[in-house]
Amino acid sequence: MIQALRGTRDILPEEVGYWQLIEATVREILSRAVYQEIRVPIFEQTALFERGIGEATDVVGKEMYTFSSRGDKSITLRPEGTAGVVRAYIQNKLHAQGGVQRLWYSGPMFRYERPQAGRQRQFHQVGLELLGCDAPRADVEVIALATDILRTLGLKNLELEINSVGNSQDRAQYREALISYLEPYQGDLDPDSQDRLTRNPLRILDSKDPKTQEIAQNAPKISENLSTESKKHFDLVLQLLTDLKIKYQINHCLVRGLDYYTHTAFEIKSDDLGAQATVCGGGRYDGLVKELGGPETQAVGWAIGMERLVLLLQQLESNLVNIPDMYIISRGEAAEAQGLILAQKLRNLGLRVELDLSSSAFGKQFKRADRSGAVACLILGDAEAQSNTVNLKWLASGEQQAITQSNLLDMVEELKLKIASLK
RNA sequence: GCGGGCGUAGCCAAGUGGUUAAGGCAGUGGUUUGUGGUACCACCAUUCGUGGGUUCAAGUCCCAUCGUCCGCCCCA
Repeated sequence: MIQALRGTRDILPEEVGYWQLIEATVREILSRAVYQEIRVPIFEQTALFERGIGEATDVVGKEMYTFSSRGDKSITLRPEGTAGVVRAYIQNKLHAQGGVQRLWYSGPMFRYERPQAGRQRQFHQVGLELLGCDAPRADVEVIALATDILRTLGLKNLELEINSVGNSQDRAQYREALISYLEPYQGDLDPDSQDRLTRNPLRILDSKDPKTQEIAQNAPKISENLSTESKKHFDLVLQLLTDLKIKYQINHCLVRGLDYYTHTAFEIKSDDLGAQATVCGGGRYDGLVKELGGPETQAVGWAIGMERLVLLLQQLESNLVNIPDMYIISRGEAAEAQGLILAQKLRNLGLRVELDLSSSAFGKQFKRADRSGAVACLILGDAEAQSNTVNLKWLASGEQQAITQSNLLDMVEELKLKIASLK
């Protein structure tokens, strides 16, 4: 048997309701903030990600699905959404429309990693980018929308962690300071961190190795090494979060894995996800648009991991499967035809209607009507077919009445109310 | 890429070298050929992820492989 590739999976009907709930919530909340959806390709030239995300990052260094297409172009399945959106922003000259662009996207992303709970090779993100604004209010708008979405979905026990990594000069200076602090301890660091000492020293800070953590504890903190301008930005972001009553935790060690972040970096985490605790991650990326060949443009954004959100939602909500309002059972040639017609008419009037296609004994069909979860049931046999009537039965009470088919259609609004009250 | 656990039906499982692979849920048929939710009965794995090997004998032991889960790493 041919099975799905490692790290990919099918989203089956019993799960898909959670996805639809998330998608509808995201769409609603973001459209209220006047964000526009953008759809970009899921593969791009490899160079886009190498330049955008950074050659030294793990994502680019070892996790990309890269292949060459017919001809010689190197192509990569997108490992994240921002680079592609920024490419589209530049290529389509969205910046020329002036002002701010508020965009959102969703879709599959690909990273070649060892799968575990909450981590796949093909996974899905919904993300948002606010381009063309450097105000701290933009950072906070974006964070507030993320927390709105998660709160509206009913999630609790989430923690917002935030940090500032400063502008590029701040980072360069801090990098030097960090290296000179860490160098004397080089031999005591875990092997991965030793490796990163020159390549990507900021990442050493959130190592989980106990000894490295101990050393990192007393390392200079980036938030204490910011320029006055960067510090002002960060302080204002924190102030505005407080004004909006959004709780946060400053995490001095929070350094995100993609190179393009500047100033604000944040993650929203949950304790209920095991090792892959981050549901939403994002931050400001003031240099990326220019780096990719566009005009100097400041921007902020985030991405939410759909699979992780679904995992959290499944712990809360149950039974999001599609259940019919009404189940139609019929037997006999004429009755079966009428049942089909009635099903279509009722559906067009807004009811969820499941039609039993079996032609089996009424007893069997009733049994299935029960199992379907429907509130009401329509019965059509030879007698009804002849008189153009139908028996309407309420499955919980057993109460049943004969009415003409045209009367049934006339009273649909009344039926909807009764069905809603019995659900 | 590294370390560890697991893999028996659609789902949950018993089984720890001796030959008819328990049980439950779900499903299908019947008791009940126009009235269900209960009850009872029957059916539902030539086979234990896959491929090799050891043995008189393998779901059970060994090797490989695939998948999955938990960590590391990384991130959504």
